[in-house]
Amino acid sequence: MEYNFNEIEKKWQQYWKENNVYKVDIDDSKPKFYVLDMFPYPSGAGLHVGHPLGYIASDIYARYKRHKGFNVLHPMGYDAYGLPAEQYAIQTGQHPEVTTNENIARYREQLDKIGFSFDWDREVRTCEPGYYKWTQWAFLQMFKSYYNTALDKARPITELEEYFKKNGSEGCNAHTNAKVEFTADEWNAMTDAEKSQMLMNFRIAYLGNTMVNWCPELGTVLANDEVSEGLSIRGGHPVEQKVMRQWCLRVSAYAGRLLCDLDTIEWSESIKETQKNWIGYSEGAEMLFPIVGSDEQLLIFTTRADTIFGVTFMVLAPESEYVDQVVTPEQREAVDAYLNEVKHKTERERLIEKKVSGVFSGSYAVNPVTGKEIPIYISDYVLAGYGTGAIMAVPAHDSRDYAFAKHFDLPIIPLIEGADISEESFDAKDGIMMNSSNERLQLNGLQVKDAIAKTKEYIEEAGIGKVKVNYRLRDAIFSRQRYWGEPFPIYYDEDGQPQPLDESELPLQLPEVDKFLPTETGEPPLGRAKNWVASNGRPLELNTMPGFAGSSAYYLRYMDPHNDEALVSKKADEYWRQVDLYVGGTEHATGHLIYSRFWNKFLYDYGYVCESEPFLKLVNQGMIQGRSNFVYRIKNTKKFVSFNLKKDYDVTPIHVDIKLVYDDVLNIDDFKAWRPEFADAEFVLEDGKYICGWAIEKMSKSMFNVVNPDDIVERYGADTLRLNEMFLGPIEQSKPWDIHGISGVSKFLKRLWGLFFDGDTMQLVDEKPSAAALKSIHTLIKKVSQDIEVFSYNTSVAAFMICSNELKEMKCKSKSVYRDFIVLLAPFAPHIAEELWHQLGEQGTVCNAKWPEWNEEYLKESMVKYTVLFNGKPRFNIEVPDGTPGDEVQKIALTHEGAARWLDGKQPKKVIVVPNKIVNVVV
RNA sequence: GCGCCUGUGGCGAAAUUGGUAGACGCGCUAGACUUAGGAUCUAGUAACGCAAGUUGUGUAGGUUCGAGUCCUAUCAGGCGCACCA
Repeated sequence: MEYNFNEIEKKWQQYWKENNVYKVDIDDSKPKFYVLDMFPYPSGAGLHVGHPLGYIASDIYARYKRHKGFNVLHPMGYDAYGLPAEQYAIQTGQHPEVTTNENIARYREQLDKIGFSFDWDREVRTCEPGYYKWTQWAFLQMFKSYYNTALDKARPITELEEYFKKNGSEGCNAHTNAKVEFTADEWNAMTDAEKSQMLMNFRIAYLGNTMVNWCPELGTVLANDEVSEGLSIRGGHPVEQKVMRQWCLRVSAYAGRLLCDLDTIEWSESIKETQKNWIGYSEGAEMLFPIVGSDEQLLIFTTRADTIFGVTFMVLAPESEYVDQVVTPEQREAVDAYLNEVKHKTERERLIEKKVSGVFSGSYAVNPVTGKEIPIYISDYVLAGYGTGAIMAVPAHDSRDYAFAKHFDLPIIPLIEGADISEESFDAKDGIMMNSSNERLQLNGLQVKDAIAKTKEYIEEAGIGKVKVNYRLRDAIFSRQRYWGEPFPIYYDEDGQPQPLDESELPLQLPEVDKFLPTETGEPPLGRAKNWVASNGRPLELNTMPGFAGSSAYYLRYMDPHNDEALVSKKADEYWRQVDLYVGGTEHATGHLIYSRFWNKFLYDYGYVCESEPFLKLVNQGMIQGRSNFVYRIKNTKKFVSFNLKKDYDVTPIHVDIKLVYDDVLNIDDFKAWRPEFADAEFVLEDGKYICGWAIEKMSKSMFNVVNPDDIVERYGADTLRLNEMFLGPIEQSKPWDIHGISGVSKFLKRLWGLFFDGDTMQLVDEKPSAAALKSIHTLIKKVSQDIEVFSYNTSVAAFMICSNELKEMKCKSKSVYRDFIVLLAPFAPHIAEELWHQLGEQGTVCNAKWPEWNEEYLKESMVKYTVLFNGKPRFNIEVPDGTPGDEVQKIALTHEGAARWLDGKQPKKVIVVPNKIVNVVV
């Protein structure tokens, strides 16, 4: 019988579907396990062979856990809102919903061919009202909450209103970026609109005037993680800094917890490190510097409190609120000119120029420790958004201050012994302090570390500042001027204040529009919708939510996807709790993986979920790159020259579709037929062949290097595809797709099939396996069981090959051995395993078969290694047959050629043979 | 600049965590069988050498009876953050 994978795979995929083999429900009799993939954005290009890499890895783990008796939740869905569908809609007029659904159908078809064990009854799509109702619901909860820094959790905003009524802002523990102070009387005297505006400073979801990343090309604002080096991640368009009134999420309130809780989860060090960098913890002090001739004081943040004696000037960010207070009339003109200049530079221009610029404000501040008066400058090297937007400048020990001081010819006072500051500043936090003592504070002679601690202590005592932690993490900008996203459940009242819709009005459905472009007056596309008003007739918000909104809690929805009453029921949440294993790429490190953690923590604060972290273990699969092929056209001709001859010509490399190439040899006829302009191409061949060049590049349509998994499944079968993807190398590593290796995997499955059949008849029998066969299969059981736990799938595949070769060699015909083999193989290659399982006469599905346990007895080596120690020090090793009695081992050890050297002619006083393979000789 | 990760045959990679480096697969070489192929099977394949042998895990040191593995320095590549005080 032939191994007809196409037939077998179709047959069993059908069987699994009809028998709901992968359907899962709450079952208190079994331990649960939740295995999740990052759900895909269904793009028009379909899946390529890179996409399933992570899905296969997680599917193996999910199947393995089922064999081990766990109740496994393994769902899949679609992150359906996104820019590409909308861009396509703008170009074609096609509704994004239509293209999205078409793409989803295509994805589903492709996924189904690979034989995943998803429970499709739990599928979610972020663009469906039944799903986004809960995205909107969560937003409403955030709108109605503030962050209590004393309790360190979210609380209802009504509690804060009560507090303001009684106490004003004095002593309130609400997280805010605004500097607002008011008394209870002042609060009570406010109008509703004023109160509403004031509360915006505290809500977790708030409408705020913030500096945003505005992308004119895309016509929308972008979050920080959607921008890199002044360009949008998607499309690479320039991004400007601009103050706009936008919805934001107070992610920064959770910075401390997002950082600390990284220690409680099992993620790779590198991705934890990325998040740590992104959150950007820094411990320092805030200090007050009085302004000469004013009651105002400058509040600055520093991590180098120890350098207080070296402060020779102060610097304010151009956007700082202090600017107006410190500018003197004489300097007004110069300052305004500078501010204007800065305003017209984009972030990118500022970064590229790296030119020292700034202006003197005319005012002076007083160093609170030395009492010296120092000038206050304004410069764009100080950022408004970090710390307090004002710094104390210590040119001797900060390179930026140093450059500024040199440029404006300001004094530089060295504070660390032996530091050479003639050419550059000494930034290291290391050395002995000097020039740093007076009657108030004595730091001379201290190590920097101790000086920092002592200064902090002093400034708290003296009441000139306090110890403070700062984070780099900013609030997330949460609105987009786009159509294809979740509408905000917000309307605007008579005063123009945003108000929440009642929860009973959810979901607020995305309205129809005639075009997917902004309105003529520049409003977002929802401005085109007719009757876009709340049930009370008031106008609704025109922005929509960003892409990460829908993906922030989808893992919770899978637990209870059809629930109309709640995001997830208490029962489902308490059973499934959190994702035990999450598999996906690293590209979401500072986006989705931060937002989800934030979102989950917010829900946790209110007890909507019972775990404070959403993803317990995270595995990042690498990217699969494409291998592109090139032909080389001789410039200004229709001639193409073969790879190894191209050095003799002036050539242009051109991407050629990899479908026209086999083993880097071009199929010339196919090439001519590929494009009309190549129809009359001529070729300079080598050895009668045209050899193409190649390069490893990202897999993409434009490079003609996309490999479609459907083609691989068609030609080699899904099981071979699965095994090959796992065999390519470690799952975390990025690697090029390599079709060459697939023949090895393909051969393995064919040979395995061959072991079962002699012609058309099953040749396996019920017989007692030999010791060698037992050893072989139990080695495999142990290896595969251990490998799966640590995601070392590539070595598992190797182990399967070794074992099958051994069984073949020893002509093992025992059914029981092969039965175990098949169960082990089932997570990796489920179709062939299922077929062979039935061929063996087993009942049910192999997916539910019990995972075999290995027996150490069968694994015993024929030779055992002993380490021989002399007086406790290991000296050499000996090998003896397994089961050799102790005194025999001792004799062999002492007659070993190495023994004489350590015995040095003496007789051993005592020899101890330890069962854990150590021989200790006491001389 | 700060932080993290990775360096092993022609290639993808293994290495029981300090104990025979290169498992397994690709490729290559030779042979067998053939319906002559991009099929299947058998043997070989780190380098140098006819051999015994010698040298080999980016480079240079160190610890150890023993180092791909641990320590120090250095080089190369990848990733993250970056005028963050």
